Amino acid sequence: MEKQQTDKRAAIMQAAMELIAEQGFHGTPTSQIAQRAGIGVGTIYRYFKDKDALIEVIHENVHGTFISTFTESYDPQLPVRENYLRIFSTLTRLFIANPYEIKFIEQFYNSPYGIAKKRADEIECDKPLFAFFGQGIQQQVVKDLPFEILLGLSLGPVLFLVRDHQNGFVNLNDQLIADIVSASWDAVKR
Amino acid sequence: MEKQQTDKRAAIMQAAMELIAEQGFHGTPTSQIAQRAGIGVGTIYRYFKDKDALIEVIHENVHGTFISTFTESYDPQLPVRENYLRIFSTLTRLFIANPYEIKFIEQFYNSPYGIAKKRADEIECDKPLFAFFGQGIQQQVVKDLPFEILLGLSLGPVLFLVRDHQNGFVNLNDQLIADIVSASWDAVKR
DNA sequence: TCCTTCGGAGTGAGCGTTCACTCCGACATT
DNA sequence: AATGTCGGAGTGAACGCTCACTCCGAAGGA
Repeated sequence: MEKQQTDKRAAIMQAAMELIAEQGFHGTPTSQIAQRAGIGVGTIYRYFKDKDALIEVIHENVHGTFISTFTESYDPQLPVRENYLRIFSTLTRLFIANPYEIKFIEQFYNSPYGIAKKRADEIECDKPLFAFFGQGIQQQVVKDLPFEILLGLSLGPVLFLVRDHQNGFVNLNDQLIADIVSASWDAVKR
Repeated sequence: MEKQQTDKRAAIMQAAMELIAEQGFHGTPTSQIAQRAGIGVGTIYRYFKDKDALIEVIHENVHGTFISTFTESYDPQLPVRENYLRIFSTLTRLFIANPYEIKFIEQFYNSPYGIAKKRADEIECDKPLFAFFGQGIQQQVVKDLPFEILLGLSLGPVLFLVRDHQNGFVNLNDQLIADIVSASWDAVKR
């Protein structure tokens, strides 16, 4: 039925996302995806044109979730510093709470056909952040550096440390997250 | 002669490194490596047991180069801040000057069998940095945060922005590199 | 009975790896 | 100097295997 269809579709997407996050795109055969999703190999092709289309849809799904959660955490009314701490703490917790999703995205952007998408995606992500950092520069509370550099200074440590967290090198609790975001604010602030 | 042998070996390694950096490990068949190196497929197996061994040797080679260049840039005599600026500027320029090498390393660590190596490698890398940051904390010029966090705050932006540079999102000249390292010092310093 | 959905054996393409062979410079013999 | 012999680097067609993808019979609700 209708319900069944979406169930299987969702099961395929979930299984594929988890396996690709763990083993990479080329490391996960369709047979394995089918097995974890509890369906037959052929069923994958009832819902997705091919493997590329499957991971494309997964990517858009994950990407959409991240974007919306991010934009929700931005409040133009707040002072720049408070906004910064809010945005990047939320983002860090979001990443940590969704290990499969973030690993999948990394795998996707590292694969050859993800690189083209990356530019478009980042530009889309950038819109709200652009406005945010622009506001900070205008108010002279943020260093007058190119927007991409500010993004690197703020997002770079977060991504690096979330990856370390997921590999078991560190254990990021709320206190440490606050410390990290506060420290990276020192890098960005004037 | 002797010379010829090492030439071919080096040609195979160089070709494999470039192609894997561009297309990933699973995306580059041995036939393609042989073609770019200007040799026959079978010749690869005269110099390397199998494809995995080839990757392993390339990794050790690249890793060794990076490590030695890094340790050379560290001078325990200098004040902490000057050392920091020196180390991370040198590192950034090293990464930018060796785009294939850094992309290869990224591909390697993202592949399933690179993850095990990663921990050992990072611990090795960490030795001199551990001493360095420890010194900074002791002198109360660096924030009293876990070593891994300090590493993320300093190396995170560099890696993020070098990747952006190589993807054409930004153009890192010497001035910008100095700005980035100086800003990330603000994150790390007390 | 008909029709939609499903599944997994089957298919061909492409992969890493092998191995029987070629080729050529070095050396020994005359 | 000329000729014969040899060793080992170099080669690529062929092999076995795994993969993404197909296709047709089974299952079951209407």
